[in-house]
Amino acid sequence: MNDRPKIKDIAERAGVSPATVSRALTDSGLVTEATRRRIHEIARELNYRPNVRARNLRTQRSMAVLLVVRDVGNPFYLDVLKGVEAVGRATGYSVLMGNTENDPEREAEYFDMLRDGHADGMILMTGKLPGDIAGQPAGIEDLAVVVALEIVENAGLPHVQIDNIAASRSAVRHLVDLGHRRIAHITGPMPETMSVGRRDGYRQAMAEAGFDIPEGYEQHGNYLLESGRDAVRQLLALPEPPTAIFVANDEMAYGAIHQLRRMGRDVPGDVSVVGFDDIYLSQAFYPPLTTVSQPRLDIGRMAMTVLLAILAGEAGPAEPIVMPTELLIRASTAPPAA
Amino acid sequence: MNDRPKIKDIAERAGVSPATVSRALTDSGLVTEATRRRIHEIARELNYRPNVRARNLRTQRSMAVLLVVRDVGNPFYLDVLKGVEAVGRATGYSVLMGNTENDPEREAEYFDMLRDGHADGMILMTGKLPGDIAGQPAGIEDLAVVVALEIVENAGLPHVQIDNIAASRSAVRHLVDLGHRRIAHITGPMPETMSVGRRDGYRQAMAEAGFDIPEGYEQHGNYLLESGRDAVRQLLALPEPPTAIFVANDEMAYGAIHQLRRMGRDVPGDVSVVGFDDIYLSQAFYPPLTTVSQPRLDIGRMAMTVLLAILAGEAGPAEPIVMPTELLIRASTAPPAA
DNA sequence: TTGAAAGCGCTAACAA
DNA sequence: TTGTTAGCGCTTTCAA
Repeated sequence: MNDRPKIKDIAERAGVSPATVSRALTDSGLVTEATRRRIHEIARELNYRPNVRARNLRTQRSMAVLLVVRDVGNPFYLDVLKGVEAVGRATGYSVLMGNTENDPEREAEYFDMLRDGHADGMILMTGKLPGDIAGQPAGIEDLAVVVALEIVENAGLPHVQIDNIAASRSAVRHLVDLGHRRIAHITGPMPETMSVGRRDGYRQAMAEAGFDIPEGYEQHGNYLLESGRDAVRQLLALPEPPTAIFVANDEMAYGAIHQLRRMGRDVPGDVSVVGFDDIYLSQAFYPPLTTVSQPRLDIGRMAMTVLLAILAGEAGPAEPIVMPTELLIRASTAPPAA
Repeated sequence: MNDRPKIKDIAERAGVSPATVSRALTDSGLVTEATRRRIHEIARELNYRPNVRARNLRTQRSMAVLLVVRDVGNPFYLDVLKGVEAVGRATGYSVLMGNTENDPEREAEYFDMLRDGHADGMILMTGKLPGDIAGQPAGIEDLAVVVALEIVENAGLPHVQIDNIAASRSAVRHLVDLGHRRIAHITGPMPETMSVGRRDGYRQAMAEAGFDIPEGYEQHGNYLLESGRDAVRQLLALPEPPTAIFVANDEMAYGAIHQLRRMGRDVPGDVSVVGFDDIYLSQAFYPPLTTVSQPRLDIGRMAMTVLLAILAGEAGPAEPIVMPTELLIRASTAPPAA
C-alpha cells in the first residue's frame, strides 16, 4: 500500500511528463501510438493501478451509485440489485446498497452520501423523499436520482415501474374466470402507492365482474409473513368466508397459506390464493404459488441505464417507463368447491 | 454540487484558518471550546458537509469495506450483510457488496478494488484467493481481509466460521434418534470445504451409529433447488431407498421435498428431510423444515468487528472464531414408517 | 503531440 | 491554542 507505483514513477521511467502518462493511460487520444504503447508497457511491468481516491477528487466523481431499499433482508431486491450491478459493472460503476428500514433519518443519510460525493447517483426504491429535500428549492434537481417500482410525486424524477393496477386486475380476473365470487384481498401497508395500486386493481376487477366487496374482505397487512397469517384468521371468522384470496405480495401469501392449512383448509381445494412478486422459491413452495411476476432483473437494468444517461448529462425520460408483468398460473388456484 | 461550502468558506466567516476549522469539525481536541462551538455553528448555518473525496485522498482511506460473496442472489447472505452493515454504520463505514458468481476474474477484480483504495478492507465469503494473490510474496499481508464461513488455507487470514462437522453430526444424529437407519445425504459442490465438512459430519454420525452408507446414498448437488430434485430421483431409484435425507442446504432440501411429493412420497410420513441454513421462509414452508440454523447476523457482526480491529492496527485473532449453530426441529422429520 | 503548472478540498507537520 | 505550509495522486488547462 505504501510503495505503489504512481504516475510519476512511470513518467520518469518513460522519460515523459506525468501529464502524458495520464493521457496515455486514459486513452484520451492526443498521444503518439508509439509512446502510448510504451507507457502501457511500463505500467503493466510496474503493475501500476491508478489511485481511485486521487482520481475521484480530481474528476469530482466517485464512480459509484447507491441502491436504496427498505430492507436488504428482502430477497425481492436481490434480482434488482443484480440487474443494476450488471449494467454498472459494464460501465465501471460499483453499486452501494443502502438499507433504510423505513427510518426517515437513514433515508436522509443516503441523500447526504450523494451530496458528500460518496456516490454519483442513486436508485431509490423506498418511495420517500426526506422531508428536508422534498421542500428544499435547490434540493433534488442537481442530484441524479431514479425511482424504481415506487412512486415519488412532484419531484420531476424519472421512474421505472410496473402497472400495479393492471397486474392486480388480471390476477383477480383469473380468480373470477375460475368461478370464484367471494374473493378477498390482503393489502400492503396502506398509504403507500404500491399497496394502493394493488388494492385498486382488486376493486376494479371486482367491480368489472359485478361483485360486491363484503365488509371485512379487505384485510390490511404489512408485507410480512405474520400479517398474512393474521389476515386469514380474520377472514375465516367472517360469516361468509372467501373462497379465494388475492394477496398483495408472496410473503404474506405464504403466511396466508400456512395459516389456512393450520385451520384445516386445503389450498386450492377449499381456498385459492394468488400472490404478487414471484419471489425466489415460489416454484418450490407447496402448492406452487400462482402469482404476478415482475421482471426484477430488467427493472434493475433499466433503472441503472436511465441513471447512467442522466449522469452523462442527458435528460431523464419525462414519462415513467413501465415494465411488463406476467401472471404465472401455478397450483395454488383452482375452481371453487361446489 | 457546485457552490457547496468548503472549509475555506467557514474559515473566512469565522476569521480563523482552515486548519482550525478542520480540527474543530473533527473534534480532534486542540481547539478552544468557544471557537469550536462557533465553527460548528457556522457549519450548520452554511449546511456544510465535508467532501469525502478530498478527505479520503488526504487520509488515505475510503471508509468503505467490501463484502464479497458468490451470489448476491442468494438470500442467505443478506443477514450477514445486515450484520456487517450494522457494525459498519456505527463506525462510519459503508459496505460495498461484491458478487463473484464463482468467476476467478471477478474475484481478482475485488482484490484490485482493495488495492486501488476503493475500500479499506474486505470480508471474503467465497473461500478462494485469486491465484496471483495467493502466490504473491507481498500479496495479501498488507491487505485487510477477513474470511467468513469459508476457509482459506495457508494465508494467515483471520476466520469467522461455524463448525460444519459438528452441526451436521447433530442433524444426522437427530434422524438416528428418531429411529432412522437408511439415511442418505445430498452434498454441496464437492471440493469445497463447506460441503466437505457437512459430508464428513454425516459420515461421522453414521459411523457412530454403526450404520453403513450404502452405494448411492451420497448424492452430489450444487446447492441449487434443481439438484435437490435430481438427487431425490436418484435416491428413489435405489433398491433400498432411504427413509431420511440430510441435505447440505435448505434450498436443495426444498427441491428434494418438492420432488418427493411429486413422486408420491409424504414428508415426513414416508421420508424425513433435514436441511442446513434456516433460510428465510423456512418456517412457512410446508412442512416447516427441520434444519441447522446459523447465526448469520452475528457472523456478519463478528466478521466486521474483527476487520475493524485489523484496520485499527491490531493483530487479527490467530485462531478461527467459531460461532454456535442450532438444530431447529420442525415438522419435516418424524420416526420412520413401520 | 508534449510539458509545466495549477489545483480538486482536505488534513497534518511544523512553527509560532 | 492557532496559523502557515505542504502535499495526498491525479487530471487538465495553457503554452510551447
